[in-house]
Amino acid sequence: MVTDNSTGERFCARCGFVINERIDDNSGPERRAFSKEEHEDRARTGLPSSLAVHDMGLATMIGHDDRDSTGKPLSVSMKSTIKRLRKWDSRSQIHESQDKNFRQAFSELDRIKDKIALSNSVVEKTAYIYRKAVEKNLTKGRSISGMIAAAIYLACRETGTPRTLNDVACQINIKRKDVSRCYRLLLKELDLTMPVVDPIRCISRIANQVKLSEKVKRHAITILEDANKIEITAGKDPMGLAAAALYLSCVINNDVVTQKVIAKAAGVTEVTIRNRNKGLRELLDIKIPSKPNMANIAQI
DNA sequence: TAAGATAAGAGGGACAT
DNA sequence: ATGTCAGTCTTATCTTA
Repeated sequence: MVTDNSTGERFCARCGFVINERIDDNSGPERRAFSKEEHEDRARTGLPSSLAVHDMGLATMIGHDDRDSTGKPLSVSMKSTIKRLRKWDSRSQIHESQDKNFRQAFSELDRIKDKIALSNSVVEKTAYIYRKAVEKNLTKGRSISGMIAAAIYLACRETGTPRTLNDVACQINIKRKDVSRCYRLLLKELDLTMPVVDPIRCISRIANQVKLSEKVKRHAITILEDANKIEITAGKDPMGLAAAALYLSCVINNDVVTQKVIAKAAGVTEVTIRNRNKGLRELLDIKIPSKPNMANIAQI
């Protein structure tokens, strides 16, 4: 059994069977303590600082009454020192609009992360990317939701978490093309290169959703591996490929699943499955038993 | 009812102007 | 910068088994 903190999935290391898609990341030290020993034991105190909090959880302001920590009035020289510090402290708030931006973006992020089961590492990565984007002034004139959506998608791609543009766009309630535009902008401006999504990773996600057998899943993976070898996968939607491979695998294994069901789980249309299906069959020269019969079942 | 076929349209990359 | 082209995917509709 392996836990993948980057995708938030727990699966069998040998066969890839996904047990549950969402796990809590408990790998960090405990934050609460119930006894004195525990209290002394715990490795950190307070909330962890996070990139996904607008001020990274480190809000400190200099107060306005001129007293020290014990409540005594400050000396005159200290008073003037504090006054100067206070001035700079407030000047640092010229980043207020940026701060507002982060606040809105990260509340959006927080709202979405549960909906599409994002792990903490994806959330942190998203926040990091978003901060970079703001730094580079990429958010000016663009919607915050669009940019945060793009950052989420980017973080998913980077961590190999199989989420589609549509997954993200739907939850944020924004058009797919807007997210994709922002996404490409981020790629370009932040000088990032993204490896193509491995369709094989998509298979477990779809198969899990449709509750397909391990045999079908493994067969679909071998189909995709073959397809990769003869290079017919370039430029195709990885989800579509994965869906088609799964469908093909179902047919071969006499598993009755409709294209519709798989298409829905994969987030592609039936037509796409059919097209990929056709390509896979032709180029891999896969023979389909025309009618399921006992001979076929016996063979398997 | 599921699967296949076909056509129109959208969005984006490559390339030329 | 703008237009065109080939290729992909989606939506919609019709036919076939």
